[in-house]
Order: sequence, then structure tokens, then C-alpha cells
Amino acid sequence: MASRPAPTSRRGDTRERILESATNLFGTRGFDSVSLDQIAAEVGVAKQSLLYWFASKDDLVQAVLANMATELTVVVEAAMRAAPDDPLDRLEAVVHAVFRSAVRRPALLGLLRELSRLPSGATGYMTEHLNPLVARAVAWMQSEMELGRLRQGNPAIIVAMVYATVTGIATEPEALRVVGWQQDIAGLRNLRLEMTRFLRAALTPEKS
Amino acid sequence: MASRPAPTSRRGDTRERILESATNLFGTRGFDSVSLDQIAAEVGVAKQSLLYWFASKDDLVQAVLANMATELTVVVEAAMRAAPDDPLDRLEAVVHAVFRSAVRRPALLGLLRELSRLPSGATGYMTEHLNPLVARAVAWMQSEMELGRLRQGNPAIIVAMVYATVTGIATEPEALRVVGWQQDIAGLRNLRLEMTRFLRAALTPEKS
DNA sequence: ACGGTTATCTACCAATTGGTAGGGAAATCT
DNA sequence: AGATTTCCCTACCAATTGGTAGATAACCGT
Repeated sequence: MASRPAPTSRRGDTRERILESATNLFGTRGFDSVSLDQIAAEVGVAKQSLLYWFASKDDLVQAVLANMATELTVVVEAAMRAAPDDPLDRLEAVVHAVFRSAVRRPALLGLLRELSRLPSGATGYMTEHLNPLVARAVAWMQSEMELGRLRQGNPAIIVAMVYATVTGIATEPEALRVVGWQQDIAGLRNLRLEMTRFLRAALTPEKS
Repeated sequence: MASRPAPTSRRGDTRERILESATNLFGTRGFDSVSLDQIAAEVGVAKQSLLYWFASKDDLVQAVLANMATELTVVVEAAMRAAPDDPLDRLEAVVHAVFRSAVRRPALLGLLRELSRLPSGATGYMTEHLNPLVARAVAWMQSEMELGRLRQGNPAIIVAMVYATVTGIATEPEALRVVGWQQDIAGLRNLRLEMTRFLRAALTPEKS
């Protein structure tokens, strides 16, 4: 009685497909709002298959976060390396890269914002994971300030502020729709340009 | 058999106490993550008392959002009226007021960010509620731009960007802690000043 | 003093949650 | 070939979820 359908011939990418779906759902709807059943349904697999690959929901969350951290790190570092030397140009390149990633995959920055809701254990893990990236950003900004190539200020807070601006814009399309922004290709381009000008203006050194 | 404890002599403020707790919990932990039992426990009342005052969880959410919208509107409009005429000073005053509210009550802006997760029905309701406020902000910014008293740009997007910056900073203390910010009174003051300088720099008109 | 309204409670309930137990097909190893 | 491991499944389960039913006590106007 060959009643059970053959394993649907999906190649051994189940684990990655779970991670993919979980990332998108967690990042857009929040951790608690997404059930294992929903993820399983989207992947097209039984819930217990999730629990085979990830021992618990917490484990899955952690894997998703780790994934996101490395993905983000790769994007930022690649943009950083390829960018010109002038700090404003460089910042623009990084923001552009992150923004493009976020548009293609809104869950990416959404996950970052979800961190505040986690039982603080995972937060610690993540900060540890992202700390090198953040520390380098702060150090870089500080040194550029000292060279007078960026506006003076508290580099740590300013890094946080740039992060807040980009993340907020990228993860809250509602806020943009409320002010009447059109979500099409032209609108997206315009948004990016406007954001770039905003950040440039915010960070350009005062001509002393 | 006077076994049941007398209604604890709490004055008829149950409804407001429910709204208060619900606002804080929803705003900090998210809608789906907070159960009616949790709210009831915090208020010190049976869950069915919540359902007496609010027919369903959705009703409660809606009431919380309406509350938040008016509260925010009051804060912004009061600051707007009391502020000086210069647009940068005025913006600073409004940001200051909103920021102070948000620090005292982190859930306020947190709720705003939660909107993206709602089943889009409530989103529509909220945009309708907040639209006047937003529309006036955009119109004001546009006219000031035309007068050359603010940096030129797309006023709608810039309003959204200022919102994103302030909201992000106010609702994501984790992001600040990652960059090494100290959450004390001095740190808070410093944060506010730095944010003000950031926004001023971003919006000051280019000397043509 | 009394009938209705107001406000709160206890007792349930069906659905959903994250998770366990264990079975079976297929691939891999010896 | 036979044993073992890998991968996914069906069948359950206890706890929690939002919500219903209905009782009870206090208050209120008459």
C-alpha cells in the first residue's frame, strides 16, 4: 500500500526553506504572532518537520536571528569595502546597500526591530553578534569626525539615529502611505534619494 | 455569608485602568503577545471584567489606539501652538514635547509602530484619525520650504523621516544600548540634544 | 421597600498553541 | 543484503487563548 505520497521530491533544502519562511513571517508579523503551524503551512510541510530541524520555537527564532545578523553584516561590509573614501559618499553607499536589501526583503530590518520584544536572552546573543559591526561603525564615525569630515557630535548616538531613520523608513510603509507616498518604482527611487539628501545634510560638517 | 471581598472600593475607574494597562502592554510587547488574562492580572481584575467594558480584544485594541491618537494629537498641537515662529525652533519644540511624552510613556510611540501588524482594518481607522495631524505637518513643512526657511525637499517624505528618527530612537533603547549609550538622566538629556542637533542640521536650508 | 441597572465575579468551552511519542520510507554505510 | 541513519509523517497532549453563560452583589430611582 504505497499510500503516502512520495516525499514530493523536494531536494534536501527543507531546513533552508523553513528558515526563509520563518524569517519573512517573524520579520513582518512578529515572533509571537506567528505560529509553527503557519510557518509549516507556508513551507508546505508538517509542523513536526520544523521541530525536527529546530528543537523548539526558540531555537528556530535564534537560527533566524543568527542568519539575519550574518546576512546584514555581509551586506554592510561589502558596501563598506567597495565604497569611496569620502565619509558622506561611503555612508550613502552603505545606506543604499542596506536599503536595497530591506526593500527586497522587508523582514530583514523588521527582525532587528523585533529584538526589543524578545525575552532579553536572545537580545544579548544578538548584540554580541552585531557588536563588532556596530563598534566599527561608531569608531569609523568618530575618527571621521575628528578629521573634520563629518559634523561633530556624539558618534554613538548619531550612528543610532541613522539606524533609526533608515530602519523606520524601510519597515514602516504605513507611515509613508499616511503622508501620501506612492509605493512604486519611481516612488522608491525618490524615497532613497530624499533619504540620502536628508542624511547628508544631517552629517555634513559645519563650515567653520 | 459575606464571603466575596467587597469590590475593593476601587472607584469607578476600572475602565480607565484597563485602558492604561492595555496601552502599556500592547505598546511595549505587541498586540498578539499580550493576552487578556495578562492585562486582567495587571489591573487586578477578572478577565471577564475586561470583556464587560470592551466587547472583544479587537474592541480593546481599537479603544487603546483611539486613546493614543488623541493623546498624541494633544501633545503635538499644544507644543505647536506654544512654539516660536522660526520653523527649526518650532520643530525642536514639537520633537522635544513628543520625546518627553515618549520617555514617560514608551508605549505611546510603540503603539504607532504596532499599527503595521494590525489586520489593516484598524490601520485604516487610525490613519483616518491621525490624518489631520499629518496633513497639517506636511503642509506646514511645505510652506516653510517655499519660504526658504527649511531645506528644500519632498515635504511628505521628510516628515516621515523625522517621524522615523524620533520614533526609532524613542522606542528602541536596545539599539542605543548596543552603541554604548547610558540610560540615565544625563544620557537622556544628551540624547535629546544630539537628536535636536541632528534634525536641525538635516533641515537647515542651504545658504544659497 | 423594591425592581431594574451596573459592575464584577466563577465556571466553562472550543480552538489554537508549542511540544512529545513513535512509525515508516528512503538513503547510506558495512 | 542487512543494518543504521536521515527525514518526514500521523496521532496525541497539556496549557493557553479569546469568548459565552449565568450568578451575585451593590446601587438607584420610585
